Amino acid sequence: MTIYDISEKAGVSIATVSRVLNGSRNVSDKTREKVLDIIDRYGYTPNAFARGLGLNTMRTMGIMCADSSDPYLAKAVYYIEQKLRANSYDSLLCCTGYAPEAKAASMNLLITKKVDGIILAGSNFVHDKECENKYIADAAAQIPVMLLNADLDIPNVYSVLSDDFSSMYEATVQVFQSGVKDILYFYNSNSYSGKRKLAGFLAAMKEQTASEASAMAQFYHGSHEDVHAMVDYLKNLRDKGLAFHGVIASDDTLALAAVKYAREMNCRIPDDFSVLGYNNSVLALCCEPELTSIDNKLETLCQHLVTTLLGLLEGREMPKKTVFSGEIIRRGTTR
Amino acid sequence: MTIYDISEKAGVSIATVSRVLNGSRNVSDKTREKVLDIIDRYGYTPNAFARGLGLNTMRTMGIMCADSSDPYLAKAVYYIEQKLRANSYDSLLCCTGYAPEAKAASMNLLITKKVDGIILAGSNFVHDKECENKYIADAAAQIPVMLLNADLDIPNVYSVLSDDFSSMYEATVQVFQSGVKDILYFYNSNSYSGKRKLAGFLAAMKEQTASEASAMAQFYHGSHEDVHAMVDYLKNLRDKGLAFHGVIASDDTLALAAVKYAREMNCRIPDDFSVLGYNNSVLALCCEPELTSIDNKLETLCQHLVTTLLGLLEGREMPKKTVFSGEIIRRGTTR
DNA sequence: ACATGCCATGTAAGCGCTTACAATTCTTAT
DNA sequence: ATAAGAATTGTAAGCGCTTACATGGCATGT
Repeated sequence: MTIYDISEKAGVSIATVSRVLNGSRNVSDKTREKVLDIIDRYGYTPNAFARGLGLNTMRTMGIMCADSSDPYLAKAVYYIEQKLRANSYDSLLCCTGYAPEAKAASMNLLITKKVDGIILAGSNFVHDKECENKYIADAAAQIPVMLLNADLDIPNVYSVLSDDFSSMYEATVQVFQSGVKDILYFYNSNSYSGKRKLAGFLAAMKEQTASEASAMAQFYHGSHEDVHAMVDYLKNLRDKGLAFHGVIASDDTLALAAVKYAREMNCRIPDDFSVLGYNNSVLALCCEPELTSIDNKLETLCQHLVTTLLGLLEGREMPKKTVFSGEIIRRGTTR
Repeated sequence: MTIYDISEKAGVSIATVSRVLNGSRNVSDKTREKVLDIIDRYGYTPNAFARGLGLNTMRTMGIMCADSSDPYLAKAVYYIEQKLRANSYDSLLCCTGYAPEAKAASMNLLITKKVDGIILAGSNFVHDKECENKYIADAAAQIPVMLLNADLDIPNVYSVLSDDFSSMYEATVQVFQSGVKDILYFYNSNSYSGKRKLAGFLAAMKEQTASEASAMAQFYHGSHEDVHAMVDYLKNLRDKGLAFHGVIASDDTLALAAVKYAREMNCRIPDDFSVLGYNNSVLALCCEPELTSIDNKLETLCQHLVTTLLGLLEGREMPKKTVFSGEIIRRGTTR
């Protein structure tokens, strides 16, 4: 069933059918109804490929993320997909993993598939060296690129992010002033937002202790799912003589491991040991006591991101960078 | 840059360029090289829409799920996407929510977009009444439809699922025989696989206690994220006089709530109170003690599902239904 | 009654590719 | 050397749609 069949049955030209389909104003009400009637009598659906070829779009957006099963990214993907769908865009999902090479390839793949825009969900897509971000610049030269939780000074690349520095700064000050002086910062990402968080922690500690505390920032290099390995890592630190009575984590997963660690060490939380997480994910409610965590307003970020992207596609001027501030959700793991 | 430009620069016809692009054997090595050389010198990429129009496929699969941020579904989507990508298929993600009306609409949307096949991730897509599954039958009449964790006797609908009945039966027997006689079955889904699990529990209990235990199966109707509400629900049951010293949950989220409940009641786990979850998700490692949970081999299921789908598209005969058995992962919440 | 202009419709030329079929060139066996 | 057949290449007809432009009908103002 093609547009020709419909035009024939309705006794009009294919141009008229096409006009009806595309909501053109230049069709008399009578013809429109006649065509519409035939269309749903015969159950016709336009061929998306032909349509795409003619219009040069299939209203599809590319969403890239390292791992859509990571709780935080899963949420991001979900919010973005919903918001896009509400604007009748479909989402082509592309999980790249964390290897840099794969990212450029995936990006090209999406462009090849002719998506209307690309969303990079997660700050791990931007790197330090400019040359490593070339793949983003290349893509942005062709279609709009949106960054979630990262920032990059490249034309046609737009960002929506939370103010990780301030959130982490603020949180650190609070924990410190609650009496926990030896705070371990536990993080697993050197991504853009990972760095901002770390900087926030360090700035606060420097200010509070009037000394460099960088030794207290420990990088965890491992799967975000292997909680046992994280706990072992913390034990190991302790065995090596690093003293800490509180952990601020760059992520709820790590924070949970810290809670587990404290429990295994027989520390009472929050009396003897404080833990603070980041992202305020479901995980925060899953431990005992519940996790104090920084909520970075993911849903708002995602909605804003999509709004910006759609605006861009409509040719409107949009803010190149939008920053939202986070919020500390106090629960049982801090005092 | 189109195929015409390339053909001109290479001094061959567009047919030859197309043949090179599609790996046709009927091209001399010399011409192939010449064309390939021009192609990457000028950086040409075929137009996907035109290609789609000609080939009637864009190598895209539709993945539908109620909520891709649900930990279990997120994993499923991830595994499926990865396996598809490894076979150079892209994934169009479509989160439908749990409302039945939305499902049919989303399905049509995907078909309209000309996906090569549709994957329904999660058993909530199949309903009791045959008429409610009509939307699946309609879709299946057009393209192959794969069901994850569900089963439906409709032509052109293929299923890959885990043996939920047996897993739950087995688990229930184990918990019962460990000495917990008054087990509460806590579930939140009447989906296909939800029913199978419940049946497994009931069958085991009937056998063990030689009496109907249906009163001990309690349905929780609420968000999978609102842990507090779940705990309250359990407290409420207890206040109403329902005695239970163990909970078997249809899902790790519910199981976590049970752990929380037990803790608030000051029951020691597993001595005074046993909990068993389902899905063996990350959550299982997040509580204290860690959750005994049924692993239903999601990755295997997903890989098999994609293999089947791809086989179908290649016109091969494939098993209409594949069942894998689960495994009980014993951890600290059962004795 | 007639020119003016607008609105509705039709015609036909793409969009960029695939592929059946025709044409040409190259092998190989005789 | 030559005919038959295989391998390579070209020609052109779609695939199903959008849309610029052309055409014709009708209302309006004079």
